[in-house]
Amino acid sequence: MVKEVLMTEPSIRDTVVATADDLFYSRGVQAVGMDELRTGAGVSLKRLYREFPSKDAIVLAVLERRAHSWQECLSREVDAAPTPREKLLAIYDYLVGWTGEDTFRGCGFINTFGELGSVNPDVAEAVRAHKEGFADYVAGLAADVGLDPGVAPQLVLLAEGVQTMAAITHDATWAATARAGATTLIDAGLATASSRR
Amino acid sequence: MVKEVLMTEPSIRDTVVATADDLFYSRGVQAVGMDELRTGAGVSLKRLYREFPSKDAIVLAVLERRAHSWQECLSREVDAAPTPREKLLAIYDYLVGWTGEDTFRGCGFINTFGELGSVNPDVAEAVRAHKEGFADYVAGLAADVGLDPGVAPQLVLLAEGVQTMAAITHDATWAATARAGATTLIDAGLATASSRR
DNA sequence: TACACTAGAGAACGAGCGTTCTCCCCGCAA
DNA sequence: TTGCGGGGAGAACGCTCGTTCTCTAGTGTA
Repeated sequence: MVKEVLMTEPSIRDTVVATADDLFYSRGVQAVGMDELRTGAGVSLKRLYREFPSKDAIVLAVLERRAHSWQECLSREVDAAPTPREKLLAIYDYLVGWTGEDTFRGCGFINTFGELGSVNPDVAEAVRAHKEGFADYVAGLAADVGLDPGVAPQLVLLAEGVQTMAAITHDATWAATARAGATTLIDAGLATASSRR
Repeated sequence: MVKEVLMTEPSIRDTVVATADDLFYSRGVQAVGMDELRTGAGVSLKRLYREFPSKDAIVLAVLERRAHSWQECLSREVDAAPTPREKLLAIYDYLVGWTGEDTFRGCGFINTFGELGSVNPDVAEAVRAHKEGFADYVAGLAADVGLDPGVAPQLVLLAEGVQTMAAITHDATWAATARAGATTLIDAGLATASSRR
């Protein structure tokens, strides 16, 4: 019986967070009311407020979940690439796929930051942590290729720019543009790295 | 007397839009109420609603004003650069200055898009128009240098990435990173362009 | 002076939000 | 069968927002 509680309790949490993620991502946090979230998740309002103390807490849980799933999806694509150089480029292959999806509406972190970042410090911090995590991840991959450390943040900027421009212009070709730019930067970086050796 | 009306009337509009721009940019659109805007602009609510039919209309006016001022500030920096190549790099010099300002809180268009883009098609369109205008501007500058047309959108991505990352991480060095990346992309583009000639 | 008109200040209104409360039903023990 | 505890559904509450309305004071004119 205790075991059952332990098994169902997190599942409700997950349902709520997953539903909230979908709703918040597609329409924005403030455009989605608790009532709609309750209906979408099929949970009573009472239950909802027993799982989370407030809507803000749900927003943070959504960001945490999204950070995990983003990193997981990205790693899957990167890990599948054979060489360090291709692993680095796999980031942009992932972006090609993601920005091409019908449901793509930009980076959820950037959107939430624009909506709540200036008014909710916890949100701002969660977004910052995610973006710095991504930058560190790219830096690690870049180091594996033997790239000059200064190139990695440039690759990050290309990836971030894609998410913004693809969302705003509804144009899925930006990711391919980023991949081409990244290729140039990587090759140039490798050339200078080897010439310095 | 008629002349006086013609001179004061637009000034009230400008005051309202300028005030709204400041408030919306620093705290977000939905976090600023009409009452606060009214107080900030020193205008009666009645007058405010005679100038603008709704808050949405003010948001659009703010975006339009911001598009003009952005293009103006950017052009000033670009025009001051002596050579086409330096004009292109002046974009990033401008970003260095802007992202270093205390009041910098990211790109107002990206923020507003994240907040209202999915719920207000007019906002989404205004943001799209601005970003495509910027992309066209960069493409023009790149063409003046004799760059391959494929490089210009890569330069755009670097510029967009800067605005996102500088805002989120509160780190003003991203603009210099973008400038360095842009230099690499431009030089590589010029090399292939001349080798193809 | 008296009157018509305008404009400003802010009260008022209706809607919608996040959050809480109440009622009712169901399952279970005695 | 009867009392009881808990959970679900949604009504209710307090607040805030965008928008409108009302009241009042001031101004120009006959």
